[in-house]
Amino acid sequence: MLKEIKGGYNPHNIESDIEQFWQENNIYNKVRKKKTTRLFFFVDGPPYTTGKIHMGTAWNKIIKDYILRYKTMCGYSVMDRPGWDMHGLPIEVKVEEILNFKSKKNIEEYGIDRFVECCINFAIKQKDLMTDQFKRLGVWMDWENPYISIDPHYIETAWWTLKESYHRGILKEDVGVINWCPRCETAIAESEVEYKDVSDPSIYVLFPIKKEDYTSGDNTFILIWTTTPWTIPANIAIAVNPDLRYVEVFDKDKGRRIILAENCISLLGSGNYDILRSFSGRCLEGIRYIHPLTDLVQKQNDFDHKVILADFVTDENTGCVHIAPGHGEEDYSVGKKYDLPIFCPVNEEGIYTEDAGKYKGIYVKKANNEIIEDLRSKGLLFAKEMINHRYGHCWRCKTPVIYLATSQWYLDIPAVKEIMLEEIKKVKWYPDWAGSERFYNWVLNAKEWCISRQRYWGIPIPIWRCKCGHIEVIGGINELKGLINDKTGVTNYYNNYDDLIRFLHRPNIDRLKMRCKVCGEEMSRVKDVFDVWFDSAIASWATLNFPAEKDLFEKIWPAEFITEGHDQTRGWFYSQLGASSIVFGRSPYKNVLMHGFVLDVEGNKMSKSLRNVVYPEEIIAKYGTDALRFYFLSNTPWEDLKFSWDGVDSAYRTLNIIWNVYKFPLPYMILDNFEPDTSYDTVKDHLKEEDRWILSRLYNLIKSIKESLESYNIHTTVRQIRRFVVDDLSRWYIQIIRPRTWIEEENMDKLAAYYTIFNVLVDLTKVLAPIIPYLAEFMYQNLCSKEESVHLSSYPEVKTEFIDDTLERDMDIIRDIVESAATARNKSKRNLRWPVKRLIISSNNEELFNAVDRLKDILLRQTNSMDVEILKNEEAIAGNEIVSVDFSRGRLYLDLEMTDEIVSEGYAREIIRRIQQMRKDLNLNVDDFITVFINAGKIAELIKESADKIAEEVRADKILYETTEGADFVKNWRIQDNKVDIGIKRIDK
RNA sequence: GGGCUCGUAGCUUAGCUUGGUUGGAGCGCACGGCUGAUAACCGUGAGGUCGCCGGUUCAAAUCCGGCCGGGCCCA
Repeated sequence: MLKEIKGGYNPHNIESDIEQFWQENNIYNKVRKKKTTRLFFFVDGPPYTTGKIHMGTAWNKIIKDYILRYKTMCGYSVMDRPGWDMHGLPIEVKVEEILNFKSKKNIEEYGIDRFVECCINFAIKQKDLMTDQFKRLGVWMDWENPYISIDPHYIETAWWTLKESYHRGILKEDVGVINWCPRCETAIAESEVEYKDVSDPSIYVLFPIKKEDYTSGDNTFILIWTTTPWTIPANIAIAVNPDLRYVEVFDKDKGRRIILAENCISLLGSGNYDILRSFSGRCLEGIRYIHPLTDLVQKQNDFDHKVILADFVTDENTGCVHIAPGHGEEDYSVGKKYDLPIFCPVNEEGIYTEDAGKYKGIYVKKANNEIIEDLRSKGLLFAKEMINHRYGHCWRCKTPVIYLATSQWYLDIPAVKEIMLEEIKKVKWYPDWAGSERFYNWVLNAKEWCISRQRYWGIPIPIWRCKCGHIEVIGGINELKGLINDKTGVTNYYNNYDDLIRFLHRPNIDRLKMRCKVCGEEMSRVKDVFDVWFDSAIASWATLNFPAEKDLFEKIWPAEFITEGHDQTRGWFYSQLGASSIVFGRSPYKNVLMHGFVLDVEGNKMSKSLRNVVYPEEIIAKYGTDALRFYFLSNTPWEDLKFSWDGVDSAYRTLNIIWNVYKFPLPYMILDNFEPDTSYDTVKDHLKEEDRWILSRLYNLIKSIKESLESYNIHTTVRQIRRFVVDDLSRWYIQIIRPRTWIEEENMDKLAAYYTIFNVLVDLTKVLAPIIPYLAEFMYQNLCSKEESVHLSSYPEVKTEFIDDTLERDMDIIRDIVESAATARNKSKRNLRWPVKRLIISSNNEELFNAVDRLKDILLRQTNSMDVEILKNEEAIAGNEIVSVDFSRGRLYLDLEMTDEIVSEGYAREIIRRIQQMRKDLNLNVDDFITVFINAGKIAELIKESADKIAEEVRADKILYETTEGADFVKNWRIQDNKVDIGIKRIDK
């Protein structure tokens, strides 16, 4: 049963009522239980459990929700399991802050078990907080059953994946140079490095050449430049570019020769120099030199030092680059090429070891000055200044990172790179350049993936190692149970989920030992945990609980669809593809929508320091969830969204128009007991052209939405709906059918209008349902009882038999004419209430003739003209009573001549309008009857001519003249310079 | 510094692939009108160096090159 709706659009009431309705009636579960055979395998990119969602995560989940709700309505069984990324350094650092810890030692003293317990509880709490925030966005996912990276089965999947990688020869242990945080004492990923401007020494150092290697003889130096003096104790080589020009200059004042790049001579300043000769860098290869600190770092005596060639060297500074393979990425790789020793006299806390000789025990960054002074005292410091440059810091604790050579576990991504590149081409990317350009270029440069971290809160790397060098990679819990020495504790843990989580984390897992198959000695687990990127990399098969359960995986993997922000190119898109290429040899996803970032109104990133951060809940508090969703979804997904309050406000106003469009027909349909089940056959012969037109528009809209969503053009769907509602429904169709809804008696014209608007509204709620689920549900609940919820209904079909493109074009022409007629009326100050005698169109456009012919009634009514004429030749007409205006298909004239009929009609309408206003002032119901009193003086006779019409329009049982005595409510009006008193009185029935 | 990308009225944008009538539209704004959806609706108007510079061309928002600014990622 339809209910009348009072008042304006109030999202807060609607949204809380609907939320309650969904809860009480268990709608989400009913939607998910719908029987269907078509599967849609979606994988949620797991957000990190920071505890607070932001605009980006909100947009992300709302995009997902639109697609998932849409696919559900299209008859798919949707995999909508959300995921959570719950391990890793960010949480460790948070917990360290809470516990007021300074370093790893505090954790060890506190007890790893207690620390990890804190991390578990913290992560779960954060996850729960964020779950509530996502629910408030109206996002329907399986919140009760998410995949979480701390889950024992999830961990098992990670283990299995590593073991597979090992068997395929992709897992490697290697000494490598990586970013290292000396405070967190762990390897950190490049993504965990935050670059900040800092001031560092910039020094030029003379490295003495061994004279037997260089014909110029004694007292010759190569000039190098560095901003990290602390790496000089680890120097092994000097790199020059083979193709650059270098020069040897003679410093006459000091009697020494200096070698540097030709383009860098200016740095020598205005001293007394002669250029002795010039040669290519290639000529320098192999020349040996003496390490400048040999006497202070005795270990350096064990190494040969020589000049090597490297393409990455540029002719900036000196063109000669100091190489310390233990302290730099490029240094390391060029060192490997030349088979240089990886000398790294620095420990995990960033302190020099025994090997650093004199500097032993000093924190590297603090040794800079001492080293500079030592160089100076040896006369090898050519120059020293300070420089501002960008330097990496640990994003969590802000400590400057250093490069360190350590032994780590790697996945050999270059070994599967060809597969990855081929697979990228098979995936459909939206937009295309996300895959073909950005991601492809990224993968092209992919390097080995360091997956080990020397921390506590993560999936333990399942590698056990023996002193003899043998290792075992464990692929699952049962396998582990079979191999460990002491099995007593395991069984207990195994029976309780919570216990099992703890059992599979540090430190419990570290206590498990096993017997070496090779030598019989005891094996221990390597202490490392996984890089968290590995956690999420396996999400698409871990969420299916593969390999423990194989059936579902074989049926639906890989994922049909994923969508994440463009930062995930090097993140989740990459980690997933890498891991999947290793173990399955193919991409884990088929369609990827890459979306943008939410920026501030100026297009700058939102950040606390800029104080431009807005949170989703602020918008919901002001405008409601639907407005936020409508706003987000109307932005081009792959472009950044510049957040503006005006934008949300305008989305809100659109929802208000939807509300009004929905509200408008209800009172009339209720009065007439309109039957929602009214069949098409009943009304089909009574549909008017405007009805056919709006139905054609509706089905064209639905058709276009479906096509757009095929390529994830979600913004165009929202914009098209907006245009349909505002332009077609609100401004045109409803304006046209208003008189039909006011007809008193039973009438097929009226029923046809009801039928049309009703069915348009019902289908509108369905296309709106995935976008603004609350308002759509509210509307649907009142309109339709076919399904318990709009979200249980099917997406509307495109009824192509209703699509009539010619009619739509004709209507466009009519709207064009009506608009021009309005302009002409405005020009001549002829109010729309007063008919015009003739509307004359001068045109030579064949389409226009047809349109006017077909839609003449609408044209006459909407322009309030008594007649329309068409002039096919270009003759112009003129006269006092004629007003004209040009429009796109010709020229339009209004014949303003007054006739008795027009005057009578005009006054009648003036009177009607005022009585309606008064009814409204009295707050009468639309169906209340009244008695009307009119004291109209000079124009009384004119009005009497239209008495019947007036009475009918305003629901008057009779009209009394001359006096307003006896009325409840009287107003004195002035109509075209005539005084008219009008009174009305409500009749009780 | 490199890769990718965005840059059209105050805001959101169409047009750009396949160059060619005065670059369209909606919102907002100003003024006027309407008033049985009224926080809706109609009309008029103001508002654009199509980021900047250069090139190709008879002709460039559109094609090409360079630069500036924003974003993501990398160095």
